[in-house]
Amino acid sequence: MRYVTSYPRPVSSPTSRPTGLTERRKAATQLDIARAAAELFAERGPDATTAEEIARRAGVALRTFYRYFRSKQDAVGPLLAGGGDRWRALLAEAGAATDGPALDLGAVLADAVRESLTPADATAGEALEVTRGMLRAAHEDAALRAVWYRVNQESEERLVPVLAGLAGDGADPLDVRLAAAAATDAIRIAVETWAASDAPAEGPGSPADLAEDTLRQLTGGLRLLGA
Amino acid sequence: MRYVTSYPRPVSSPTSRPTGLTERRKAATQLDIARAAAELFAERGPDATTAEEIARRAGVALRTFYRYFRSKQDAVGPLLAGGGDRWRALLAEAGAATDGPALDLGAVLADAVRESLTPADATAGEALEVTRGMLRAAHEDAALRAVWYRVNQESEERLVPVLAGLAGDGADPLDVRLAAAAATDAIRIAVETWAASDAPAEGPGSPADLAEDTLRQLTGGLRLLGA
DNA sequence: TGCACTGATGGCAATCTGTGCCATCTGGGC
DNA sequence: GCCCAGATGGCACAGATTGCCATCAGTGCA
Repeated sequence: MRYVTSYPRPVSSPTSRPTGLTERRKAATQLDIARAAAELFAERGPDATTAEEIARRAGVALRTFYRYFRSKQDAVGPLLAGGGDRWRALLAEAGAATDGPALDLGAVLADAVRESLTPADATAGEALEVTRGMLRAAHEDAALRAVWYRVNQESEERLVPVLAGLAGDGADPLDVRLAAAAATDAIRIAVETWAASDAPAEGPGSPADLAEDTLRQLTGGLRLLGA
Repeated sequence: MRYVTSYPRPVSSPTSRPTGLTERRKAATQLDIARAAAELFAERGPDATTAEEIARRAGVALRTFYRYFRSKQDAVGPLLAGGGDRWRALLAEAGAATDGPALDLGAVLADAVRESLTPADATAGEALEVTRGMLRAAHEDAALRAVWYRVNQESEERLVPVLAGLAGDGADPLDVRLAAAAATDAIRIAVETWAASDAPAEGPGSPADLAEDTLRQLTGGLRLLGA
């Protein structure tokens, strides 16, 4: 464990479409591992699951597992981070569409949040339910909570450059940072609140519904949004 | 690692004063280990430090080390969490002093933040510098970052009941939650920003100075504070 | 003060984690 | 069809964690 020479790729941040067969296989393998880990974690909890078992269920060697993920807990990262990735992609799109400093950043944020938290299809709905399951399991398991913390922090960090792009060059880096933190927290708290309830993924009490309120409250005083 | 039967005590949350000799010794031991870990982490980084070495420098057996901390990185937790603990204590005091629903929650928060981030003595100043060192080391070490995430999240969770007490019974739990998140983020970002700079612990660019701004921006839109 | 009890610590063994290294296999380009 | 770069598997090993048991030191009580 002494010196780290090379790390596995980040658990998310889809910057390019998989093109060749090899690329697609690798993406599939990562997802296989992530699903295997999520299943086992949900069944017995992360502590009672070994990396070896995850690898076996995913159909890869232990060594390969560690080429994809730096740790056992990391393996569920892609599932938990998926929503955030989609959200950031939406934001970046919105920025590209309305290219110009004249866009209403607050409105763009709110739209992207609503859209990314409203399940577009069955797959998206399942993803939310998986998240709910992991968060409930996390209530009992510190290691799993740690993964959730990490995913959210990384989501916040990756949001910074996106927001900086939307806000333009004149923006104070600290203000951008605050906006990223506020928006990330708004989503996090909305999702956590929903996960703790029995509300469905759509309608009153849904993540999208709750986030509308949390986002407004947390971003209401931000200089970056013109407060 | 299979089944976890009992965990070490939380790394912080001083709810009672150490009374007997045993209690005081345990507190001292925990601090000895934390300091030893911080020294070694700062010297060579967490990856190049073994738990064995931390234990040896702290003068305890490896087995004892793991009775105090769940992992190697966790060992620095008490040092990182100290500031938050002090801050929450200040808040609770303020609430007890001004007992009544008539207090200006925003002002109380701001006062407590300023006071807890302004080093009262040499020890407090050193604590901030240690934090800076750890945050810089965390830049290179994912596990150390995870500790920082955890410390902040736990600080936020512990803040919730304190704020609920200050806000009174009528407060919406979600609003309280948002206030806790906003305040915690304000402090976190202020400290992180300071740690990344070369600013001294007092004056312009100090944590207290930065936090004044971050707190105002993040709490400016909160319903709990009357926005 | 002296005894019994409870909890803290050390030491040891065993399991699991995470990484370096090398052999083999496979898609992709020429 | 041949060659190369990258992906995977297998193996060994240092280090991380934890269960278990023996010992020792405060604490409470007679």
